[in-house]
Amino acid sequence: MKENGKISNAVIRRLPRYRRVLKELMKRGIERISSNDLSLLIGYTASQIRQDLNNFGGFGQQGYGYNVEGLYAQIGSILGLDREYKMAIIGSGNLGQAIANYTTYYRAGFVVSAIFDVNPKLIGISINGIEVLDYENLDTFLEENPIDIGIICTTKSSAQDVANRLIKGGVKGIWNFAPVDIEVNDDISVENVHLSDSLNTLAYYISHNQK
Amino acid sequence: MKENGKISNAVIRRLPRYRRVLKELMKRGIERISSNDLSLLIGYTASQIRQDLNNFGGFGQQGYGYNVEGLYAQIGSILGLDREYKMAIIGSGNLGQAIANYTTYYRAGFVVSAIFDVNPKLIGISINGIEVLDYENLDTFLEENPIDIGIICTTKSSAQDVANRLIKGGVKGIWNFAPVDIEVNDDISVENVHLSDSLNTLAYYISHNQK
DNA sequence: TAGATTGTTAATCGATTAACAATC
DNA sequence: TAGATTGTTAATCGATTAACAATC
Repeated sequence: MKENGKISNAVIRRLPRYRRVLKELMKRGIERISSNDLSLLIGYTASQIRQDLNNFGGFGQQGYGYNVEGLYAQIGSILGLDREYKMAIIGSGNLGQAIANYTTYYRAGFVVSAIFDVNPKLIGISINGIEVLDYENLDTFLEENPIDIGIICTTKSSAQDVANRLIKGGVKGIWNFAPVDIEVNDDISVENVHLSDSLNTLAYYISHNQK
Repeated sequence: MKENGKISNAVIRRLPRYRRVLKELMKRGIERISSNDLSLLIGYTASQIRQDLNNFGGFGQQGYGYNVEGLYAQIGSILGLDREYKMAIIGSGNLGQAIANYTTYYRAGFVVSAIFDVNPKLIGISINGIEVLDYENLDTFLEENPIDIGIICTTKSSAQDVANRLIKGGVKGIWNFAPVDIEVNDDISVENVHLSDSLNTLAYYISHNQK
């Protein structure tokens, strides 16, 4: 196990994928798996798998491999998934609505507590059982209802302002869907989902006939 | 300029970001920029910026820097954005609908030609002016209407089957929003948007108080 | 016990950064 | 021309892979 500080981002980003594959194995009733067999399923080398996992502790057993259910739980715990995250969505357009529906459906533990918008036509409507509130009231809402994650589904022009207000209101992480790179202090985590960047990358590989 | 083959994925993924920042500079009426000044804006080192760009050619000029508009155009061209991509969305749930609206709004050049679903309640409705078609008819549709990009917005259980049918129908790239890793041949490009993985990663950084 | 497979150290590979000569 | 800044080579850093002793 790696005793010193920081684990690289590359490792962290592989963890959810390990977890997904392990879940699949659980469904199939598989109890144990070796790094070699897991490598075949997931496409990382067996060496990398062992290296990755040993950043967090020795979860395997020589001669046996890894216990699927145990490892699944361990990775969940490493990712911080054994607690609840309260989330607020800012922007109730198509994307905001999709996420309001999506996350509650797919992800126990991530709870959408509120949705905000500036558009009077949207304020008051209900999405997935959650009423859309007036963005004007965000500050007071956050004071009374601590939120862990702010989800930015606004235009790029307002994204930074929204981020600032969310952070002032005590949000710890930002899931940003606006096509800008948001500036935050070191104590705030930002995860960007830049859909247009993703599509551009796909265009590159298509037009260069590569994978 | 790098004369031999393949450019690393890390470089490609930085290109859309360069392009976004350059667009911003254009809006502000800025004509030229040095790698040093760009570094300050974008957060990559000046060295990396020059290194990245020189994979594709010498776009700068000594003593001057880079011409903003020229470089913006060059990067667009490298990414393959000076042509049109016809896209079909499979799955007209919340996410499919959001993307149908989103992409046409944000991205000229990426045209949603069709949306498919299996749900009789959704077949026939119109999203952003595009009628939802019966998934049964996907094969014949693709024969008559060549599509470049298939967008998978289905559940994970059907994602691989959908991918196979899209590829059989001649699609060159897949934009996958289902939370599975799709298997394809080397001549097909896949770009995954794993929203739940992204949210899990954010949870990690929040619960470890890191950026 | 013998065989399997981990945990971990060492070797390799690739990506980022630094340095500087070339040149506008 | 002198100053600025690139393009590019060399140095460094980090991440991946290989190897193998430890051990279940």
